[in-house]
Amino acid sequence: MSEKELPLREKILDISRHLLYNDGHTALSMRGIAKEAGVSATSIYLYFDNKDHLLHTLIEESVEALSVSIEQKVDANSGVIAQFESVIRSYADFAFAHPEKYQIIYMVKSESMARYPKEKFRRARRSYELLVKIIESGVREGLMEEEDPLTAAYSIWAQLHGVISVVLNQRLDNRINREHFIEKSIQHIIEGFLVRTKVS
Amino acid sequence: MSEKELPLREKILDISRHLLYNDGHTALSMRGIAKEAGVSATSIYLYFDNKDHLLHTLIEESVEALSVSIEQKVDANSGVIAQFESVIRSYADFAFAHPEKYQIIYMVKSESMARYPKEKFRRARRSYELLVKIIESGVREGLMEEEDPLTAAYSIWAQLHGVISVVLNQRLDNRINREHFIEKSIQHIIEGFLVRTKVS
DNA sequence: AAGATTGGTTAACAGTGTTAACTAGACGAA
DNA sequence: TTCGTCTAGTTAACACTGTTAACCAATCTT
Repeated sequence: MSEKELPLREKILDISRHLLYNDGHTALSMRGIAKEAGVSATSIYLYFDNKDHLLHTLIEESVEALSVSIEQKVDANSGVIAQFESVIRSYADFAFAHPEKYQIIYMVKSESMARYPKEKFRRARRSYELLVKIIESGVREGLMEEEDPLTAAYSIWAQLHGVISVVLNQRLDNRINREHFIEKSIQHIIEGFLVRTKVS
Repeated sequence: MSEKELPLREKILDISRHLLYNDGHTALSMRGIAKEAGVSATSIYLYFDNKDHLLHTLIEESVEALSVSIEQKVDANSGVIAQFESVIRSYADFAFAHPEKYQIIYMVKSESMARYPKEKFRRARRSYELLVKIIESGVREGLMEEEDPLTAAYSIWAQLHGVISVVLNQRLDNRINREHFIEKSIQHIIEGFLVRTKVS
């Protein structure tokens, strides 16, 4: 067969990602994935220990993609504020460009995350460290005022995540313009962390 | 029996709320609820059409409690900024005081929410209208600068929700002090919306 | 050619939401 | 007082779920 027969493992991940995004995570069943892949349900267990393991693999994959995307876009040679803004916008851009990947990171809630091995979070942490370093530079240059850059980094991320998830989960009032909401929120988050200089 | 035999419907809601908070929402089963209530699983269907309906009832209940809590605490006679801060802090206070209720509002994700009748959101909207009016007052008094108070209200709420859900879902780095994180984030959200007056 | 490994299969178990059909008791009307 | 109806529950069954155990048919190694 000249068909693009990519290995079953990858095929399962692809299908799962799609089903997850289209039908939600309670609708995701091993049998459903298997049927879509044209294979028996138990075959999935040749590549994944269980459903959790499959989900965790998807999460890891998405975290990796998000991290790479951020790290690629930030230009270490540009100014601190530009870097700061770049990280934040890259994060949001990724979320809206790949909602199925972004959602996966948070879709699977605590029930399943409690079983998620903690050391796997290290990859995600690296992106924080980047943001922390930028904030530290900003503080040194007198552009920001933060006695605790790590807390600040997490606060930024939390606020940003709130904005993104509200949009992606379509919980926005329909009187509100989506793009306007996003832009305003991001601006507020960014400006709120810069030292306030009164410009008429 | 002199036992507090509250009506089965209420008993089911109580038990569901607890199971939901303790074991997560995939672990919530009709049979599990029934066993806890000492009743057969199908009895639940005498009071709720299906599992969705049960969940939606819990959501409605929580939204109502949250709204009442906010509206009670805000003092219409106090200054605009005090009212503004009061709404925000009431929201967060409720979330941390009744995490099982707050979580329910957002725990059930889009899969089930898509089936949630839209008119039921009206109650939730009322709290936004309150915040919108406060912002409008703030703008009139020159304390805030927002060309679109509705968008601003949703932005505030989204950022706040992000902060709260990060804490409640225990996604916070363990090097970070929880209370410090909450306080800093709330301060940032509040101050970010006030007109920037440079005070040395 | 023989043995082991790879990549799948089918059958089965226990648990899920939900429906249909039933039953025991309470209440009102004849 | 008995008949019928309503209420609040029951049991049995269906179609689905994740997962395990046992099996099989190629393919690779020696």
